[in-house]
Amino acid sequence: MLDLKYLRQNYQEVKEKLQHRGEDLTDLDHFEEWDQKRRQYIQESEELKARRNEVSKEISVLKKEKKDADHLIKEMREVGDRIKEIDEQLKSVEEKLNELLLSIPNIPHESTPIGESEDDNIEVRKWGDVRQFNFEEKPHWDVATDLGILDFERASKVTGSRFVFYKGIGARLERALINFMMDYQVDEHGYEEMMPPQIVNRDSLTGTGQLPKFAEDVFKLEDWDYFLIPTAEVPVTNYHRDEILTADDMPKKFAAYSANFRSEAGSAGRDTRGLIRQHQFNKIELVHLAIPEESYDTLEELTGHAEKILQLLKLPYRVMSMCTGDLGFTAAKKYDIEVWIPSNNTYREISSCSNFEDFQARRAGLRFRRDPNSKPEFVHTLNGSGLAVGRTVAAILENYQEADGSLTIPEVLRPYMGNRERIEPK
RNA sequence: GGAGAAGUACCCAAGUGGCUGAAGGGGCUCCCCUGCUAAGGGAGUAGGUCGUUAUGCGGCGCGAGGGUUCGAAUCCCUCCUUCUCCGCCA
Repeated sequence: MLDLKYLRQNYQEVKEKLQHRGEDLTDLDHFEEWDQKRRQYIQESEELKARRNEVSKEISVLKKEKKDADHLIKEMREVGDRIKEIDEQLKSVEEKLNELLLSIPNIPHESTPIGESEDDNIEVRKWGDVRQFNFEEKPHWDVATDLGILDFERASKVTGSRFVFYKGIGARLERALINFMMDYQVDEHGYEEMMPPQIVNRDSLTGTGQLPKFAEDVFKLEDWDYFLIPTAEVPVTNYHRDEILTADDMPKKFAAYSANFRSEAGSAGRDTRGLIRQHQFNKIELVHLAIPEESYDTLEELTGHAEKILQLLKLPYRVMSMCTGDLGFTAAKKYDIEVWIPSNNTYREISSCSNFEDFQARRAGLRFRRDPNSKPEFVHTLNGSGLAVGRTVAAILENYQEADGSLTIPEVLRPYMGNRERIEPK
């Protein structure tokens, strides 16, 4: 959410900057009208309320002195009716204004490249050497099925498409990755570990920006105003919602494991096979609450923390800076980390690291005080995957497959896998 | 799920319609006393937000949202949270 006053004072400039995002901004045309009406109603209503407060005191005095106050009471009855009328109009215009503010995307940071689509994203760096196979490499779902460690067919029976069973050593691999990633972020990068609720309410999803605009992307519980989390970003960022932190509390760094649930509305037919696009997947999420002037340094640090996991797993990747047209609703700047997937002959997103500046903080009421006497300011929020576990499994299956159908286990995972070095086909 | 109780400022807490636009404590800040410490004495201690071309004025605020009333922390309704007992349950 943008600041009302900022938007009022920089209306044209904001409008221009948002145009680079390629979003429909026709609602924005109402802003000036509604903003003005709102302030007009507030003024009228408050004048009458001030008058009512004053006269109510007079009435109280008169009554004590046993004097007649009927004419004042009658007048105040009319004033009260008028206040009610104005407040109703005020409420209606505030609702519209609020809805508008909630639907305006964040302003891209000046370092975000301007562009229309993913083709305009810019490669920032590349790490690792892509393996040259001396046999025909298989897609990860074939590797996994031949190893007997993933079962997509039965998951379809039990639930439906885009779900999977991890079996035996496959389940162990997934769990090893979760533990390895979490241990590393906590022990080496100083994150505080969190296990959040995986169901959240409407306010939380509004706080991080999934609602109201992207309701179709999340699963909602029937008969409840509760939703399955699409990412741990939602509960963890909302952890301090409507709080004022002290400077001593800052910055905050949380690492959270959770399952993630996404409806994948609108992506029918894409990545229908394998682990890349599931309705449910595991992820370690890194969340920062940063002091505003530090947040862009934090974004680099956070991205580095995610990259480190891929380096330790020896999986080749590249880092892309998302252009204005591919930025997402809430981010001011975003890096995607993409891992090499041999069967696709390309890099695929495995982590997304964003700085939202104060966009989420304003929605969620996340503030801090620099010192005990200063005014509260909005924090900057950031998050990034460290990493998406299912896609990491896919990358390992493809990059570590051997000609005989076996799989080499990345060295750093072996302590988590009973010191196994490989998985043999059934 | 059933029955009951409670939510007041940093904390505890008084308060059933109008000098409470929130008593009193504790804590915290400052001052006095004091060789130091302790004890004692005094003063201060809503914050936030919104409106207003404003070193000021005003609106809102007692869990949240409605309602009654000239006037609500106080009366009514709905909801949320916490606690106790019972039931059920991993």
